[in-house]
Amino acid sequence: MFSKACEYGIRASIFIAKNSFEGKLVSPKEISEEINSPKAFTAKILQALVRHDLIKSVKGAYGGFIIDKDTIASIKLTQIVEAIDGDKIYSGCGLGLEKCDENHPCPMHDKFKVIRDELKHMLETTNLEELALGIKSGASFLKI
Amino acid sequence: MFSKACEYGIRASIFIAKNSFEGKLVSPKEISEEINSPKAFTAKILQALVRHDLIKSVKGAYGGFIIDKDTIASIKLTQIVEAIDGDKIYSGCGLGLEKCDENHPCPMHDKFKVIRDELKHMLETTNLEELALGIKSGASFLKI
DNA sequence: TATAAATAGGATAAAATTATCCGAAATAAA
DNA sequence: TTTATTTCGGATAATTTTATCCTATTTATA
Repeated sequence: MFSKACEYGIRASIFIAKNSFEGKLVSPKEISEEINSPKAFTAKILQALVRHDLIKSVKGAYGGFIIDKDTIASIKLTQIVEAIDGDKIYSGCGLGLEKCDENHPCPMHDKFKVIRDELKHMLETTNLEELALGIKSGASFLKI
Repeated sequence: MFSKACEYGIRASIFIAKNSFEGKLVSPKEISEEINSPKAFTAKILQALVRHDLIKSVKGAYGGFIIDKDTIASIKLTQIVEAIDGDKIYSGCGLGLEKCDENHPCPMHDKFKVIRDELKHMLETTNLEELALGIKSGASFLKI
């Protein structure tokens, strides 16, 4: 459904959010260990999230990544997905047609639309806070 | 959502089904032209569909690909997807965790499950006949 | 100010996916 | 039986995605 880069990006964001509740900066090393992802590749993804203003980086000694405490609840999953995978998950045709819309649909157009709309709605209404709280409470996990 | 191989495989199957209504064999050349896909790569995918008994090949001169007329309506999309992409679309974790189930869920597990169940249901209840009829009637398209 | 620790970012490598090419085997028709 | 046509399948190439490495830059602290 998502690229690996996007999967890592979401997991990393949730881990950062969880630590940001307590104002704790985290490093790519700690992140990749806690979400079980390749460190350098994850670091690249973090850079992209910084450029998209979804997370904040603090350079230099004692630096790391963090999310402003009061924005955690307002960051929707769709923002992370779009920052990494772009909007192809919404705009692309399910059967790969270059041009596919109501006037020139692929044979699956309507059926895909139902599912994609639901996915879109889910990503637009799920925020980082609820996901991070699930991790914090031990109800859900980011690795293995 | 699907790999390109899978997109080509679905489009090709629909085109073959459409021609099979009239008992007409079609070649990879004709298929790739009509669904706008790379010929040799598409031919490989057709081989896989033959091995999975979803389409039939007739070797030698005047040969080609065809689907038994009376099975067209019974071939579900899920069979084509599984033949090409395997079952990862159903079984894999949305966030990429190796192990993710109700006892050890990723933070998105429940939300993904809703959507994936719907996708699964859609693929299990959509058959080649209805899709091919859409093409035949001009209501939908397989290229551009 | 010097040092150590941390992110930024370019260069490169490895792996997976997508795509092409060509000869072998099969088969219908002349 | 010969020929032309077509699928089969192995080898290879191109592209994209994933992953690693190394140096420059930044910055808090001693």
